[in-house]
Amino acid sequence: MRLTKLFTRTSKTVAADEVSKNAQLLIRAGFVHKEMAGVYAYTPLGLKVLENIKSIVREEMNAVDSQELIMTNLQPSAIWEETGRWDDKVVDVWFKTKLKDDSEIGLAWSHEEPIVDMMKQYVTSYKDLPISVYQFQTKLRNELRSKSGIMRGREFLMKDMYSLTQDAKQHDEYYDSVKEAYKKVYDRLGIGEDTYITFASGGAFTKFSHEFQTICETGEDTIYLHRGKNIAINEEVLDEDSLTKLDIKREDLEEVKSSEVGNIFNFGTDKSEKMDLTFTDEDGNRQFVHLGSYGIGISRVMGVIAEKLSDDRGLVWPKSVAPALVYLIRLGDEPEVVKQADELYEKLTSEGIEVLYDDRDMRAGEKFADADLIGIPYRLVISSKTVEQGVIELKERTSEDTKSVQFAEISNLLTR
RNA sequence: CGGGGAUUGGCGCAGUUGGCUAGCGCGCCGCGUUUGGGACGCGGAGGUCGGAGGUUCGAGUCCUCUAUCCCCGACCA
Repeated sequence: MRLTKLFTRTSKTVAADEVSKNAQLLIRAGFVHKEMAGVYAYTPLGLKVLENIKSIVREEMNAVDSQELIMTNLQPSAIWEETGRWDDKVVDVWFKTKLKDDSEIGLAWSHEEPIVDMMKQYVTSYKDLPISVYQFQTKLRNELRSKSGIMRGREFLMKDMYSLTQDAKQHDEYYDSVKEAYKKVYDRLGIGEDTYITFASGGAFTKFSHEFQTICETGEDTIYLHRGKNIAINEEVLDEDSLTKLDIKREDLEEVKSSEVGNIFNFGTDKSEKMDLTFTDEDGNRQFVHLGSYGIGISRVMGVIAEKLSDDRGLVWPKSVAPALVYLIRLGDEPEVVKQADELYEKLTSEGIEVLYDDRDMRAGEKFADADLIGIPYRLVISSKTVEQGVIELKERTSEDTKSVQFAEISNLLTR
């Protein structure tokens, strides 16, 4: 992408009341546009990041044999009445509206009930199970107060996955495989180091559910880390009973702020019983399906990455999610400089390397500042100086060192 | 939903105890000088001050209502 074509621009300032670092940086660098409180549009650079995160999640979910689908945003009230969750007193984040015939419908804040309802049509035999499905969907939640930039919005992108299994054993096997898949996801997203499996409240069927919490100052959760065991406990379930169950001593725990970037949950047969989702087992008996639910807040993860990996000059995207791998700066407009920069842009692009090409008529300082702010992993510079020396200047966003490299070897140096 | 703060060109802000054609920075347009870490000069364009009502000779400044945004709290992926 040539920056002369990109409609967004960077800004030196941001509204004083926009306090969260992720929103400040993402707005300044032109990744998101705030539409209203808790509602953000994703401009081309931001969308690219979102898509890259999705790709990683998609690969890992496919790897545990889940099938991608997409559910609807408009939901009938009836299926939520079956579980008692249509009531605003039970679920306080509902957005509801009406069809022209006055019937009430809901806007998707979750897809648990719709998935179960839909699956009733497809699941009849034990031979059908296990099944796992997932989607990337925009969730709409009428939060009383949204905050922290894109980390807690009224509209946000979520990957939600649901597993249907025959029994507790089959469920547990699948659940464990997802747990491993999630670890891979966070590793690949560059936040694995600081992301902990966290024991949280589990509902009716298990004492615990598991959250994936990333240490982050802007986070809304407080967790207690056990570095030795590499796990954490959410403060909501921190009591003597839990400590005993997990065989942990209170004095070994370290309190940190964190953001919940994922959640895996065992519903047991609770929802299936309420909604009558059954299958026939080998002996011809009707059984309730075991259900698991697995979420990853895609847009929140983007916010967490922006928060955690940025520095005082701007964003620092990991290569796996960066909107481009290379930020190519052309300094000056001498014919030979333009020619070489254009050629390099074409070459890299044709090799499938994504390049943000700063072909704007601006001063060096502004270009360098923008490169830092936008946070692309590699920065290449072509100027009259480099042309003279027959080299290209290469610098990584995370490093202060620049080095001169040859045109021919450039592709090999840019590793994803 | 409780408490606090805010709303003035595209963006960020200032605007005294009400007073004349509402300022500044960034950005934008034009010309020129510059050109490796957000240059400089000159000349321009662009706002009726969130909305409605009121007080007043006169309202961005005061009053009432209302909308929206932000922060803290309660609640949540």
